[in-house]
Amino acid sequence: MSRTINRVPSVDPQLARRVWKVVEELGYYPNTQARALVSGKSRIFGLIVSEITNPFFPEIVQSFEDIAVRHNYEILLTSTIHDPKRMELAVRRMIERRVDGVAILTFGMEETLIEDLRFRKLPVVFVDVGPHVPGVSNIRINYQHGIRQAVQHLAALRHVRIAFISGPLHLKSAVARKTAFEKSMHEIGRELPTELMVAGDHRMEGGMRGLVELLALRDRPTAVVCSNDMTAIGVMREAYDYGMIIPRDLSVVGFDDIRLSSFTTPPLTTVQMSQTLLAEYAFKALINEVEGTAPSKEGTEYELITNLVLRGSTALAPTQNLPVKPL
Amino acid sequence: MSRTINRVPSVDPQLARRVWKVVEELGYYPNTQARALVSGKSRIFGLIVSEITNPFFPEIVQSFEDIAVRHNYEILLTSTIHDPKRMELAVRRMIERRVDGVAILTFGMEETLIEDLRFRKLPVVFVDVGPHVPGVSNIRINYQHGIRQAVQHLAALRHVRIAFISGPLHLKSAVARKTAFEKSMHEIGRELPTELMVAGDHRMEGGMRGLVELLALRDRPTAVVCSNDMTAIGVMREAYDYGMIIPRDLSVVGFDDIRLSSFTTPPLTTVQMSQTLLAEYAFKALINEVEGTAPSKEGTEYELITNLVLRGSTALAPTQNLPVKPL
DNA sequence: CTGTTAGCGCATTCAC
DNA sequence: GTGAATGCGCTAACAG
Repeated sequence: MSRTINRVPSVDPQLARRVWKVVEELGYYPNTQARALVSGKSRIFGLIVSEITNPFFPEIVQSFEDIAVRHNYEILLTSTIHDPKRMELAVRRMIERRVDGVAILTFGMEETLIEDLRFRKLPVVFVDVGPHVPGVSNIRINYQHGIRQAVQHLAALRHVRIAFISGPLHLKSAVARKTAFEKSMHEIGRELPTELMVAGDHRMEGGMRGLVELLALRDRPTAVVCSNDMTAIGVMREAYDYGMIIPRDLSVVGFDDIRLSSFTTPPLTTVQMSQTLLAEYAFKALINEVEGTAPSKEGTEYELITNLVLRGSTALAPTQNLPVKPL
Repeated sequence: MSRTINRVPSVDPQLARRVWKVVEELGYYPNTQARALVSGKSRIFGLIVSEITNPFFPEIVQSFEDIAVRHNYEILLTSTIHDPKRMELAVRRMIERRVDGVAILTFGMEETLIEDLRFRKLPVVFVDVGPHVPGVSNIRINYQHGIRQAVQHLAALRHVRIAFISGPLHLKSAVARKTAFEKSMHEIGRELPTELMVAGDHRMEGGMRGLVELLALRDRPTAVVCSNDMTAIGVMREAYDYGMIIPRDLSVVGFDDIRLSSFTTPPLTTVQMSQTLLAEYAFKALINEVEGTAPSKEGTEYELITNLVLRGSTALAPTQNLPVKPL
């Protein structure tokens, strides 16, 4: 019976047919739990994201799931909403469920939890933050590549006062983006007045607040680079309230290139970080560890390149700061 | 040992302490699989959505997960991307994983799959489409309530030619919304020229195409009601390309009230269908069946009211069709 | 109160 | 090539 189900080649076809018939009749479905218990493999991957309501993540989740389905894996999803407690709980629950690996796409992570995972010898894949040790793979994102393009694009459009709205700076990824911006500016000999570096939260609200802050300045920026697309959308939204026309009065650049960015008004010029590739790498990293012949001693390192995609939210710098009527 | 872990009251505190100590030292985590195998309860709920990349769903998923975590449940997520094959596979996999119940938030479902689920006596909860039988609960959405408000709002703003861009009409929910619109129009004695009823796909692309179609009309509409917010966003995007100003040249109403709707330019007037409540009902329905004393003979029926929320995308009808320059 | 044992559903032995 | 026995990690039932 077990042999038939699992298509062991050495079963008599006649017997097999009889078994299958009964299986049909009874509507028998194998019990994956029991199977996992004996095999030691659950065929479940944990997927931890920081905020499923941020449109960046669903696209990753979808890609990841697509691949998982093809490989007969299930996915256990957790959205930590940036809560370390929640993250800890998530890791614990994944371990208890005996997942075969976990992809941690939170762009930031507590050290102690990594320990816990490593201790179980669970394959793990991180973005940006993972340590360089056996069993944990990493997807390193080359922020510099795309952000440099963005900065040079704006410079070419004769923007001088270029602002940056960062993400929450306790996230490594947010810091990395900010640093990449600063570096790119320095590369072309630009100054970075501190008042043009404001803090956001990777959400629309942060973008709105950020722009308000920037517009309160005596000497306003003519362009603003945002740490992610949601921030940029917030900026555009706030600009609308101020009666500003984008890109005429203000150029805006985002980061991530979520699908939505093609559909904003105007469509957003942004730095693309492929969600599909990210998901692919993450899955590949896990499955390599699980099904790979030799458990890689080091965990694989992937690099994800970022690139500017030009759309409609950037234009030549206005020759003078146009007067804008406040809300 | 088992008794200690499970906090059976009758264990000697001293022994308990010793056990816990060892548990700590070994970093022991109970194996949920084995537990599930004997108890017959996996404490996993399946959650099937039609398209996680549609921002409407992540908000539900987040709420559902929040509640699940509180109740110590895990969630197995599947996004079917409207593929019946994929849906069938999802159901099968959920059964194999022995989930304790499944919430099907696809706003549409094949009959045969329902059979399959019922046969296993798995608690199921549907939106809109579920049959009225034991073990399956339903969340019925009152589309009429909110859509009537939308129509009357537009009528009050003196709109006469009001268009409707539907969703994919093989979805019951899309049909229900369309019907609600038609009914609301009839209620106030309005005609519905067929050329003003166009088909979309519940995505931005559909909204864009829909508007193109409508603007090609000899006698253009001054307002358009959309079957969901994504469609409305597409409409606004396309309107921008036509150089139209919303709401001056065209009033737009969405449906769903996803978070993003507050942040579009202009913010979208839309019919709210609470994602939080939807998730709450769905979870409650499942947990009632699982932990309820008497297995309800009928499955619970919930009703979700919809309501118009006024924002910035609607205004008085223009007195004449302004000339608009094409792209 | 606590040590022991059977069995959950399956895959993997080992005999035949 | 196939039936039967063992054990995966755990809880429940049974003795002590």
